[in-house]
Amino acid sequence: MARTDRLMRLMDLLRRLPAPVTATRLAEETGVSRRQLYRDIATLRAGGALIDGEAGLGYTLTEDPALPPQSFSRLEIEALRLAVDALGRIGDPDLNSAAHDALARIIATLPERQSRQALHAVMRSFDTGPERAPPRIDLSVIRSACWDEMELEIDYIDLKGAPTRRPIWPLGLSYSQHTLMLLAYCRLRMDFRVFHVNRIETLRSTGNSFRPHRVVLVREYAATRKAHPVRA
Amino acid sequence: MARTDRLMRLMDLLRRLPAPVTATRLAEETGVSRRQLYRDIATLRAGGALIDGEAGLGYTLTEDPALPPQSFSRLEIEALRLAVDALGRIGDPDLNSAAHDALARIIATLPERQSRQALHAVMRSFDTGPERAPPRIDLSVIRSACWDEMELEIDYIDLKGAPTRRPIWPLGLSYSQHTLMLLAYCRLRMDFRVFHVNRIETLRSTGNSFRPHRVVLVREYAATRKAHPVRA
DNA sequence: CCCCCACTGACAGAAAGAGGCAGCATGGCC
DNA sequence: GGCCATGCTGCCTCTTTCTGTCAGTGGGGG
Repeated sequence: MARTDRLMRLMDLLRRLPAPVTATRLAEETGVSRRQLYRDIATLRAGGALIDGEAGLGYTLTEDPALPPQSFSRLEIEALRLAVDALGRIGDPDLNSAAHDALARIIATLPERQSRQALHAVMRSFDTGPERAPPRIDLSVIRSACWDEMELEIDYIDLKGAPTRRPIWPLGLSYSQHTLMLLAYCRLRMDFRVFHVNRIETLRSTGNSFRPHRVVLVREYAATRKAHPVRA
Repeated sequence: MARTDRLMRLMDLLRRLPAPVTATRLAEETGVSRRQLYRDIATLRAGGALIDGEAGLGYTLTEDPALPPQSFSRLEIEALRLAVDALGRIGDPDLNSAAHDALARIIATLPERQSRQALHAVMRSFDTGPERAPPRIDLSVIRSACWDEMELEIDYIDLKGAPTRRPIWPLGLSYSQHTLMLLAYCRLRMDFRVFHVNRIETLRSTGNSFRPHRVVLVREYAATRKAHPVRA
């Protein structure tokens, strides 16, 4: 990795030395011929660095002022934008606004140049399908239970219309375009079940943690549903 | 910089794919022989990456905690995850892998506790609708033209089946679940048009920039399509 | 025991890197 | 205008590195 290393040092030199710096000087510092230095500069430019070279003067690096905590490619930015857009069709309002907030924060940390590029993305997805009825119960309770690995007790109307009360270990919400479902381990049936959220009448936390069982739960679920692998 | 680039992709893959990942898989993904993959892993390790390799299982990446922290709420992380998932149903492969890479990088920079929480999100969206046929032409050319505000010349089969050749100013791709469309200003018709990407026979850049006209273009488009406002 | 897999060494061909030289274009200075 | 310093490019060569193939070792799990 001698080359990559040298390129790093070259960037450091451009930052450290007072601009403009001549190619000769940089070539000496990096221990390379002038010809090669021109090639290295070209490489850095290809990588996105803004290096201004002026005949008779030297090189000037214009650094991105708020250097990004993480850099994303243009394609990645557009992909995230579109993804958040697509989410709008299946997510609930909480989720949607969270996604937009997060994306806005990501874009805000980008350097000005990339930020402008993000604005250029005019693309969006249409397909405003049928609106899904908003869930009657508070999704945030379910989410918290999933995150904190806490047992829930629910009153549920099963597909036959019969009401049951059962303790469950919630694993995660499953969003589909038409129904919102809760994947959980049902302690009443001693097996994995998928509950329609809209059929949950009431729910409350029992205060019991199922953390010790979670790992084996996920593993079992993955084993039984290899066709639908659990994203880890 | 093919090598450095490949190493970057390798890191992304290690972040994105569920651990442990076998060398064979990584070799395929990076388009390199197994022997070379072992060498690449060695390079990353020499560079400080913590990659655990276990015989019979595969590789597991344990992220470097010395990364700039950028905090997101739990809900935001889940929202982004789901958004990227939802994108899988409408985006093309390039876009999808970009979204996954970006998300993996975001999660990688989270503090360990949040990172674990992100893994807890088992939720995903189903609704595997009908697969859209992959576009015959290279989308990256279109994307580049949109970003760089460069004119394109396309051979297009219009809805009546008549072939036309026209110069256009591409504004952005529009993803919908069933068709992929290109929004552009058509210089032949002197108006905005939405082209079905699958009806574009050939395309090439004319080398002309339409940057000076872009701002007014977007403004006009917004004015004429108030019902479908252009995301700025 | 077997299979899968991480890992290492050796070797040869392929690819990239790097230096040297010549030449062009541009901006500043006398 | 003449001169010089400097950025930039093309071409040729040599060297270095990279990479695939082949072979072999050892660990883990069924």
